[in-house]
Amino acid sequence: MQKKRLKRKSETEWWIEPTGPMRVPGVIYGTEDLIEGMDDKVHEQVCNVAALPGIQKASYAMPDAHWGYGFPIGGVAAFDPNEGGVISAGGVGFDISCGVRTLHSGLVRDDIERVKETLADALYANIPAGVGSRGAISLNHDEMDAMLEGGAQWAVGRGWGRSEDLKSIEEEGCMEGADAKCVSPQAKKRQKDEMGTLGSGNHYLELQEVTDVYDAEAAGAFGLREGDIVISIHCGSRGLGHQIGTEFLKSMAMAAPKHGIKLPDRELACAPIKSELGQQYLGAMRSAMNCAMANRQIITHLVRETFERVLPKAELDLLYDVSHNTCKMEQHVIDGKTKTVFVHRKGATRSFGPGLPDIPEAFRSIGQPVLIGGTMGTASYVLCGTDRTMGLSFGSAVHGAGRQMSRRQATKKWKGRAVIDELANRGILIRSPSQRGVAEEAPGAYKDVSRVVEAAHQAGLARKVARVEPIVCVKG
DNA sequence: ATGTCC
Repeated sequence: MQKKRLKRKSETEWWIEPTGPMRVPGVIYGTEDLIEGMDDKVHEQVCNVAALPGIQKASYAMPDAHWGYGFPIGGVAAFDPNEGGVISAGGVGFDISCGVRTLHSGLVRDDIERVKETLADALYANIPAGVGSRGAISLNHDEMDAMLEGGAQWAVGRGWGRSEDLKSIEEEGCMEGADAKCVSPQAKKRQKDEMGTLGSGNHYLELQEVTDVYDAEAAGAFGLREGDIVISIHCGSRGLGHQIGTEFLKSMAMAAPKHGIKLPDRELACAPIKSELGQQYLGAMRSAMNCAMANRQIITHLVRETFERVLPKAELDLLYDVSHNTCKMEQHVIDGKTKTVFVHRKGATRSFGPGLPDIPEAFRSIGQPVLIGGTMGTASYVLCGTDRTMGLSFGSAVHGAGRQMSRRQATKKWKGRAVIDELANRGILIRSPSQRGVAEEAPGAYKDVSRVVEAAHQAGLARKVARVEPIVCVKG
C-alpha cells in the first residue's frame, strides 16, 4: 500500500481522510513494514465500508488485514440501527464464528515427548479433519434446532464437555437471539453430519508448548507458565455458516435497491439492521455462531476422550474460546454518548479490556484472553485486551498471521510431503488427509505472525502475554 | 472458508 495515500497519526495508526461517498474516515493499524506490504485492495475496501449507511466513528483495518470478500479480512466496523445502520453478510465472512479455543493440559514437554507420535495418531484418528469431513454425531431436525439455539450450552447438556467450560467461552457458549427458523433447510442439511469436525484450510488442532511469557501477571491469571503444554482448536461453523453466508449475500444484494442502498461493490451486500431481512440474517448468523461454539465444544470432548486413553493424567481445563468472524450488538461510547451498535469483526478478535462484565471473573481485572493462531511451523500467541482497545477499535484486535500468498501460488511452490518432512525435522508432527492442503498452508504462504502480534501490541489493540510453539498439528 | 463449480 502506498503510504502517501495515508495520513500517519502515530507509529502504528494511519488514517484515510473521508472523500466522496465516505461517511467516516478509514483507520489502518500497523507498523510501517506491514502497511507497506498491505494490498492496495485493503485501502479500497476500507473506503467502501466507510461509505455504508449508519457507520460509526471509522472503518478500521487491523495489522493483519488483507483483501477479502467485500470487507477486508481484518476489518472492523460498527453500525447504529437508529441511524439507518446496516448488517452485512460479507462483513462477517463465510466461516461465521470461526475461532480459537485453548485448553490447559496440566502437562509439560517431558510428559508428552515419549508419546507424541501416539498422541498425534490418536488425535488424528478421533477428530475428523478435511473437506466434507463427517463426525460420529448425526443430528435430527429437533436436535439441529436445539444446537443452533443452544450452542456450547447445548453440547454440554448432551454430555460433550463440562459445565465449568461454559464460563470460559464468549457469551458463555450461547449466543442470544439465535433463531433456527431463519436457517434454511439446505444449511441444516449440510451441517447434519458435520458436528465435531475440524474442516479444512487453515483450521487445525495443535499441541503447543509455552515458550515465552511476556506479562507475568496476565499469564498468571490465565494459568500459563513457560514449559506448559496447551491444546488449541481453530475451526468454525463448517458447511452451515458457509451456506448461510452464500444465501444472505445473494438476498441482501437483491434487496439493496428496495432498501434504498446504493452499493459501491456488489460484494458489500447489506441490509438495514431494522429491516426484516437484516433481522433474519441476525437470527441465522447467531445460529451459526452457536454452531461454531458447539463444534469446538464437541471437539474438546473428543480431545479429552483421546487423552483419557493415551495420557490420562492430562487435566484439559478450558482457558478460553474466542470467535473472530462475528457481528455483535454491543454498547460503545461514541462522541461521549453510550450507544448500542452492531460491531462487525471479520478476521478480528474481540479484545475487551479490564472490568467488562462479559469477561470471566477469573480474569476480569486483567482483560479478556485474545487467542491468535499462527501457522503450522511457526508460533501462536496469547494476548489480552487493554484499557485502550475500546477507544481504538471497538474492542478488537488481530486474529492471525494473514496470508501473503494465494493457495494456488503456495501449491506451485511447495509439495505437502516436503513441508511435512521439513517440519518433522524440527520436531513438529503433522497429520492431515490432504497433501495439497498442507502445501496450501505451508508456513511461508503466511505473513510472520510475530510481526503482526508486535504491531497489535504496539498499537495498544492487545497486550502480549505468552507465545506458544506447535508440537503436534492435525490439519484439515 | 466451502459438498474447493448448480
